[in-house]
Amino acid sequence: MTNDNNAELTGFAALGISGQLLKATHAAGFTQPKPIQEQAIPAQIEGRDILGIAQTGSGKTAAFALPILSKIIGLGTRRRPKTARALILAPTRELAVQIEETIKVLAKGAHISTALVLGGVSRHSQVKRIAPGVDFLIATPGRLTDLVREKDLVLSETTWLVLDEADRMLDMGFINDVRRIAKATHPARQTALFSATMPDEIAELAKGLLRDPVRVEVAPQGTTATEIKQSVVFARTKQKRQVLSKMLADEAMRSVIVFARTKHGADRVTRDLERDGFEAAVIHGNKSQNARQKALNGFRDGSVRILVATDIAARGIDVPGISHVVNFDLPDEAESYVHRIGRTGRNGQDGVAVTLVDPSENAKLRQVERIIRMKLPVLADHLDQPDPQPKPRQPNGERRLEAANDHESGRQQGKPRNVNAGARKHQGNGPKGAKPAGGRPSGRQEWSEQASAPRPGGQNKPEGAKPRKFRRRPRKPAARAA
DNA sequence: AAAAAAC
Repeated sequence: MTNDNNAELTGFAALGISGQLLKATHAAGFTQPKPIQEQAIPAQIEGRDILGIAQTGSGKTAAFALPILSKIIGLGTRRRPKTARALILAPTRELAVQIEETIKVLAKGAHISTALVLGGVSRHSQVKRIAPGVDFLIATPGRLTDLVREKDLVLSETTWLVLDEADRMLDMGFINDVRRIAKATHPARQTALFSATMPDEIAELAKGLLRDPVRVEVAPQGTTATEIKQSVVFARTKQKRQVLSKMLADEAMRSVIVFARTKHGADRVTRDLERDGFEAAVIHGNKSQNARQKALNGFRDGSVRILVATDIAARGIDVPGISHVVNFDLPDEAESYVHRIGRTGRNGQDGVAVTLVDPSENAKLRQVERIIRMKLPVLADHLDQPDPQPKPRQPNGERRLEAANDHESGRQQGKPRNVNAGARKHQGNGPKGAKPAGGRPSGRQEWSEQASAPRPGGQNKPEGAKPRKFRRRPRKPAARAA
């Protein structure tokens, strides 16, 4: 109702943000609300639940943080020990760190406490931090579950719950943890769920957790930003290193993420790049949290131009100004391609995505092309070259990466020979992606959820817990199916 | 088979 009198208000003020919070929002460079913010902020201020379909970079964090902040700011600093007023759940540690940073910036000048709860770093300091109670808790599911089970954290007072990148939490097998966590929060909570895609499991989860949600959708799934110029380069695995180094010699590649399929592969690419005289940082799940953060910081502040990463960075990592994404390998999940290249071309800036494709990856390439509903133009084809030829002939050599299209015009829909060859080769393959049938990850141990119903068995649950509801596991009748 | 995430 206040807005009726404020028709002249614009920007975030018109969405219901005011006072110090509005000031900090502006100071942080948020002046023009993004579509998702325009839709989600007023609804949440009214108390509505949100079902958001949006990628990172769409402005999600401010979309859920601002309305919660605007309410928490009025609540004063009296908090129950070991509780959190708002809980933000994220799939990866990096994303959690990022979210906390954004919230801190937005909350600047207000007396808002935040805490980060994630694995890989000292548990004790986190326990100490939440001991007096906090306003915002940003967490990954593993450590959060740990703290709740050990009663270092109590969620019953949590009246705001945000699930970020819910589809990814599903992929990572967190869905049951998420359910359990949600169940432990205040029953009258306000909930927002964000997901880049909406598979059935997520729709079902949303149905269980959200009450009459406002549906907010910003970019149709499966589409890639038009500002990203995509292309492929055919090169055999052995040639890729050299091809990559040649590419990186182009100084138009100011800020580059190179994606590898495996952790080992990421390390190898990094080593090769360094051997070729490039400075590169690497990030993957086998690195310590410290090393991961350092790599990311160096890349973000521009001191390192090249970041080599596994799919840990495919989603969620929000580094502005990334000029190029190079897929050294195609991802196993075709969907991942969309997320990877989405690291560039943000905020209306141009981006370039180049994918190196070995003939053995042709099947994956076709999957990707199906998902993005376009055929990727071929920027270069090194497959004709005999294997170990260090100096590739280069008629007009280094063509700008931006000139992604001319090669294609030569081929038009003439299907590059090599693609066909590969396609044939892969045709005989069995039903790919055959999922493990029964699929239910079988709920893990429950924490103290049963606390109200004292377990007759006494202490914990060693092997003795017979009534394991989900424990059937009727050994496969036909084990030969393998 | 890979990646992420709790010790």
